[in-house]
Amino acid sequence: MSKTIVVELPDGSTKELPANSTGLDLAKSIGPKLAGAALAIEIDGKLYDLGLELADKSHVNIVVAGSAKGREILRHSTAHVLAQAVLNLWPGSHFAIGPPVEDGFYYDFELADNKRFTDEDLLAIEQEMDRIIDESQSFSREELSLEEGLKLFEDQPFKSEIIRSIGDGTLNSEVASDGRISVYRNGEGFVDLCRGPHVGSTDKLGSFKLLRVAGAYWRGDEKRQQLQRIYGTAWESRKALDDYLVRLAEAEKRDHRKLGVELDLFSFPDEIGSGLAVFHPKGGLIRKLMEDYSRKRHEAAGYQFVYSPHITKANLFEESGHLDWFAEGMFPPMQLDNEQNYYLKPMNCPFHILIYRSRQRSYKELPLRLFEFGTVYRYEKSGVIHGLTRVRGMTQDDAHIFCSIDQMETELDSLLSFVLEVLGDYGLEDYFIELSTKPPGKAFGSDEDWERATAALSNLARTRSVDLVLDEGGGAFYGPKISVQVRDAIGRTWQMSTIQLDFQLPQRFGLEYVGSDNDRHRPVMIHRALFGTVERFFGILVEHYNGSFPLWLSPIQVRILPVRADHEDYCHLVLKRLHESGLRADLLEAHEPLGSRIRKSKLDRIPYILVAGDDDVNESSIGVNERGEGQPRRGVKIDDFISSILKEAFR
RNA sequence: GCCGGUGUGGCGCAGUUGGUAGCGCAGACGAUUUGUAAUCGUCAGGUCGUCGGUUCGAGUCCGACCACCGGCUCCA
Repeated sequence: MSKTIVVELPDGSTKELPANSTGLDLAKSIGPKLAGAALAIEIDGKLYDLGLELADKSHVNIVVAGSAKGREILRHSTAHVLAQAVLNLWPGSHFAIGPPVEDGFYYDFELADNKRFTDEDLLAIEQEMDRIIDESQSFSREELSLEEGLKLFEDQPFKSEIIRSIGDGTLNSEVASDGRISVYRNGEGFVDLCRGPHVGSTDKLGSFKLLRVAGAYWRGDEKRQQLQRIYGTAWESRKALDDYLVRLAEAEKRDHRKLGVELDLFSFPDEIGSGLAVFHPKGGLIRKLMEDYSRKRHEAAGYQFVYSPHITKANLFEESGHLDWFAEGMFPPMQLDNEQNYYLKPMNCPFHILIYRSRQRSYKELPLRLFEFGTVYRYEKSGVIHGLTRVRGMTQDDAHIFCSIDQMETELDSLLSFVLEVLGDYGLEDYFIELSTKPPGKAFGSDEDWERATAALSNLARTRSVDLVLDEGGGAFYGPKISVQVRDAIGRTWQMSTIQLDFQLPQRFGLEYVGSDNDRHRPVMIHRALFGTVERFFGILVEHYNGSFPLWLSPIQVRILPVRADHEDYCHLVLKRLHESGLRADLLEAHEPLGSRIRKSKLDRIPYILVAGDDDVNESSIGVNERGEGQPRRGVKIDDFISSILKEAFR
């Protein structure tokens, strides 16, 4: 056996090391700074502890603190310390799982004597975690057989269940293949079932914070018991942690529910009911502008506008399958004439289908694109309602396209272009596409149809060479879908537009068209929502823009402030000019000092604040304060100002 | 729906061991006439989420309900 090994690093360079060298040895041989930052190693895409002995000729990547993978490891190890602390403080408790998640980690517990965590407990737990971390405990890995594992965790029902599901193969795990499991120990007596890897020592941890307690069902199944979950966040340094906490606070400030009150856009009066919004004049104006623009774009893209009622007899939803597959999302029925059941509609598609079916259709009419701002009602569970993004009454910008199989691909392609272009008009240009496939047990139609539709959608996404993410089982009951997932101004992703391909409903409703061959054929249906729902899109836009709507969507585009009362006549003339140009403008009289009125207007996020004083009256000019600019521009001619913003002001 | 938390004038908050509600902003009125992020004064506004209970007495204690907030796919 040779006395040295050679490993290759990601940059292609090689390193010769004594035999039996570990990942940590490798890091040290490259530099002390790297050795300090190293948390784990990656070989062939798999992560291992730094203490692993390296094999000759392996390709090794050193995972450092601050990298995405490094943070995951850090968070995972912090989760272990959390469990250790909780078990110390509440002896006899059971612990379940504690994975890293985006920006943090959690751990699920069942406390002894059915106790619950309170917010105050978090402080005590943090202190215990600090104590553990200060002890520089090392994490050590151990491998066991399933039997040994079951023995070790015989007092831990959740751990035992996990081990058993590794054993019978229901839990997909690489480690299970060789029949052995791994555990990690640190401190006195704390041991956790874990795939790893972990940091070598708690020295690497410390920049963490526990954020909240929550209930969470064991294995996400609401039929199983609910556990107590603690969420936390952890970072490679105090500074990174603080930056994250600042980001959280920033996100909170632009919460659309808060801005909705401040800017007087909408509200949820108790008198109406949970999840049902009213739009106030300013919110209503923005919404109208969004809808008007949408109609304009749809008209240009060959859509035809239709309207349908909010309620319908049960028959329609029996025929569509909604009562079989979507009943729990629907409001309960009201019984009218002759015990007839009527339902509030949860979707618009059956109505558009009836419009299609209202007479015989020719191939010459296809693709037939029907569009409606259709208000639908869904009975969302009380606990999931959230501002405008999850409501019980919502208006979909819903389109249904009926086309032939041959037209399907072209139609999908131009549809996706259309969708992305309109999203871009709202500054939403950073996105990826998600493909949602057949929901197991919650769908009808043949597997062949599903596969054909899924393939068509995935081809479509692929031609765009954007990232495609798979959402297994996330489709609707009648077909698979692709959705455009948009990143907003502060990097959060939102599901926006959805495109669904449907072979099922045309079949159920017996839709046909007469082809050029004079035979009858079945059309394909494409369901599409661009905003998704107007309410939700509105809410997301408020947060995306942080309340500063672009000029064309601002309820008040320009405000004029006379410096003194004797400038008011002049300002009224300017106001008239602005109105004549079609701009939405108003005037704040000089009852208060200018500074105060400027401040108010800035808090209202008015795009242009105009100030007019003696100089301006003499020279037909104004002082222009543009939102987001530091210094005002003085002495701008009125005409120049108007013509400079006109293009941006309307869409 | 489930777990935890919260609920005081339009908004943001205070309210000590249960003794009968206060502040700031916004609002109305008056004064001030102001060149770039808060002029001054006066006034008005609340059956303390709802209902019930304990008590001589409840915003404060107990119960039920309602609403809101944070979670409930992330698989050792």
